[in-house]
Amino acid sequence: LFKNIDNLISPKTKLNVVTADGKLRCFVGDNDAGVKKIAKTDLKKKTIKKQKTKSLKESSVLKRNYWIEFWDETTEQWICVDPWTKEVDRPETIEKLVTLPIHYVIAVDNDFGVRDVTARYASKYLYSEVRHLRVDQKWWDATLKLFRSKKRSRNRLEDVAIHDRLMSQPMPLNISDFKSHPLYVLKKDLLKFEAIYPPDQPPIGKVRNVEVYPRSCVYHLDGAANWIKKARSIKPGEEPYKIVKARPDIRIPKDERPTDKTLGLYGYWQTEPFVPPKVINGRIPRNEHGNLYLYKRSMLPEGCAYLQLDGIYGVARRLGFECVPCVVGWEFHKNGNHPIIDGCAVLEKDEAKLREAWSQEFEKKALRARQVCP
DNA sequence: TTATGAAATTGCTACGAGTTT
DNA sequence: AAACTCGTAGCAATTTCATAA
Repeated sequence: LFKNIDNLISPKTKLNVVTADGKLRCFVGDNDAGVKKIAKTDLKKKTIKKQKTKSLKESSVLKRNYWIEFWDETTEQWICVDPWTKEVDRPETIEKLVTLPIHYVIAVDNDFGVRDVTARYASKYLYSEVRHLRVDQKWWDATLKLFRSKKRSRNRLEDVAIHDRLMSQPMPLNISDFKSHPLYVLKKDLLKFEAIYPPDQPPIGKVRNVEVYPRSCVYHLDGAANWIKKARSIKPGEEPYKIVKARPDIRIPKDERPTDKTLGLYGYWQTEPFVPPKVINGRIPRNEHGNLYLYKRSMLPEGCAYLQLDGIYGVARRLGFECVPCVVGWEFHKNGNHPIIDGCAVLEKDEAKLREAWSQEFEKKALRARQVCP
């Protein structure tokens, strides 16, 4: 059993060495869940020589979790340099002498700009076995953003380099490695609300005789009622792209719920921007529950104004103005899902009068409140 | 003592078949 | 024949999501 000598050097020492190094970049490899370790490069070179002559047995080869990259001004890319093996520009050789599995490879440049470059070094970066070892990627990205280098164009170039590298990696060889793979998908792994589009998308390969499709062709589908929440409606004449089993209505007692209820799902390409219903003869259109869906402001019918004033509905009713409560979302209470009503749609021509009436009402109320508790 | 309830999804393990050493 | 690899089924834990009192 070999202790990794890299891990015994204090962080302070290391950082000083690196900053004095000019263009050099120091790596902090981390395979023991969250503990960052820092080492001094000079020491590495000496120890590996000793180690190599000692034994070739896998278990006794001393691992190194640190190496260097430098920024090449002419090709505008980071070049990997391994002081232990003297390999230059061969990032794929790093993995052989690293304590596996790799969780993170983090680069720190001489201005203390930090970047996750795991993709460049971990051949299994896109596989679930590595993904499972890492924290939520969104959180990680947001956190690293705080320490990102200020060199914009260099960052962009590296984004492209890493992207290209990932895209050039060979496909996994096992069926199970395709599950939630970021680049590929198998039809059997599609989720309930997912589908491949276009329908005639050809597979881009095969694994063990199963067709592989690009993940970029996977689209999220929704039922008509959910598309409306995004201010989109199904284009006339569109057929559901996929039909799935509908959720049971939990308000109906378990006994006999229709078991065969289905839900038609549509893709974005089958929808168009929601066109608000028209005002007819000074009547604002209402749905079967007497109100108006207003998930987005663009859903307000032409010739209407939206008044988000507490109690405006009562005021308008009393004065005989046209006024329709607006559904802006849904909420779960008691034993069901219920609309969130916020504000009302009124006719544009009534807006000023209603605002005025509402203020007066408000004044009255305020006055009364002041009288009750001065 | 602020939320329903079941389906969907994810994570994990055990098992069996097929392969390698 | 033992050790390994892979895919799946089956189970547990966790997350998601429906639609008008």
